[in-house]
Amino acid sequence: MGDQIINPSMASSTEENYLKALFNLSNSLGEVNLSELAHGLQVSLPTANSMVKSLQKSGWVNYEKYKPLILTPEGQKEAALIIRKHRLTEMFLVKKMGFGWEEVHEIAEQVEHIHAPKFFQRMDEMLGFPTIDPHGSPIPDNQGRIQEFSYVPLSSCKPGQTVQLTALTNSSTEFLEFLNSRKLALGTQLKVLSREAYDLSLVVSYQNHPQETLSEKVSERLLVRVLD
Amino acid sequence: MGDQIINPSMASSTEENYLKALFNLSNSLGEVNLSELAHGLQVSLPTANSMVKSLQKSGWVNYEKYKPLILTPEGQKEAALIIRKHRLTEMFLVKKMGFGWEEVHEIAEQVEHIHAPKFFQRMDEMLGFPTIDPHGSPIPDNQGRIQEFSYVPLSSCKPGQTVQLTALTNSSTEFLEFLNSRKLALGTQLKVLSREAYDLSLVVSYQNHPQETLSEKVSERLLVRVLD
DNA sequence: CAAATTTGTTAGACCGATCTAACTTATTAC
DNA sequence: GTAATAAGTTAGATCGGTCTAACAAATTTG
Ligand SMILES: [Mn+2]
Ligand SMILES: [Mn+2]
Ligand SMILES: [Mn+2]
Ligand SMILES: [Mn+2]
Repeated sequence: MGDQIINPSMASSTEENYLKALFNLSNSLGEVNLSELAHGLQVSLPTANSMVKSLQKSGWVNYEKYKPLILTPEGQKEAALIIRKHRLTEMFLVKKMGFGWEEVHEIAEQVEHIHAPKFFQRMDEMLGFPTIDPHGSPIPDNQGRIQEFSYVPLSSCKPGQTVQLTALTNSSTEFLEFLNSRKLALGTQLKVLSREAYDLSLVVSYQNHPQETLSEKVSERLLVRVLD
Repeated sequence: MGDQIINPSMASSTEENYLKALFNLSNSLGEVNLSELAHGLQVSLPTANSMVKSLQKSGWVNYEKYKPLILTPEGQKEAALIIRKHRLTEMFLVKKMGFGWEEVHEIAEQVEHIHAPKFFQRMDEMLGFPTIDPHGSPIPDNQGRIQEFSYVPLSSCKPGQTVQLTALTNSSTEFLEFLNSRKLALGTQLKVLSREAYDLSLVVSYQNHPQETLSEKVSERLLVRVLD
């Protein structure tokens, strides 16, 4: 009853999730191991194996037995366009619908699979063509091109440095709620006061927080721009 | 990788589309024939038959061999809640995102399957808790209750009557584009000037249109409130 | 009412996405 | 460099959703 037209060359939601996972898990060489993929998607190895073979048939992945997986350029573009929909959605939910940055990932995980170019185009327009999402990740353009930023993890900063929080390497609800509880948001300026040699925790100061200790687990997930 | 949690008692998108179709196709007794269902969903009879058996197992449908299909109260509520999401989405797309009423059905057909109560709750709030969608159909409340209106088809009106267009029985893009071309919108007041006995077409006047002929096919799809 | 037609059912197949069990290849450790 | 371990593959099954072919029941028509 008036459902969407399914183009055979179109990826299913499942395939789209595999492409996204491959994209996000790719190392600097663009390679991913099957077991990382299976782990990332919470499926068994044989499941990932058979899916990868079918993604190869569709031309999204280069697959050779026992070799690491590599997205083809088409696969990369496809993945980037899904990530674009995901991040535009997150931005829309935060900026236009009043959601907190910790609430939007799960919703976007579903909305990203909607096939309606005008819908996302309209979001993009309403948002003024944003280039980053609410967690500081870049939004690919409509050709699937991604602007790369060179941020460094806070964990690599030295005492005395002043930095600005610009992005996160993890956007789980739990982590975001932790940041909320410490009043840490994108844009916050922090000064690194000291590093504890034993557990690599950092003592920082910012705004009304003259002294706050951040574990290594936290500081390695905070990406910053060094200000001086 | 952060995908939605799937509750076993939850209907799949396919099942949701069957429930909606059953709801919309139900006659005054709440009955639907299998062939109507299959036709409405554009699937074969055996496909509809097997799906209906599985909907029965889930407790959404009462099914007996060779008897008409009847949604259970639970099935009705489930269907109404999906229709609620569909219509809220259409309203949101029109009122908050600037889409035309002829563009929104296909998008809503996908968005209705998203499992994110807060998302639709937020739409509802932003829209001020609307009770009708952009095509004049009632939006079920969050308990799945539907407010019934007693509109009559324009085709049943008599020359001399003045009426107001309040809803449509068909919301296909083509029909809505036809209405756009004649500048007919919800709320438009029309006066019935005459009826052609041969083909039952109606001559009406409204706004800057002193004389417009509407075929029976059109006039039976226009629901109106009689003003005098 | 019997024949013709429509409607509904069953059987058996296929495909996508998933699993477990069993096996093979590759990598790591000693 | 072999043995142990990890990673990847194959085989075979299940389940949801779909189909066609063949058949059966119900309804309509003459
Ligand atoms: Mn996200
Ligand atoms: Mn997803
Ligand atoms: Mn609609
Ligand atoms: Mn739908």
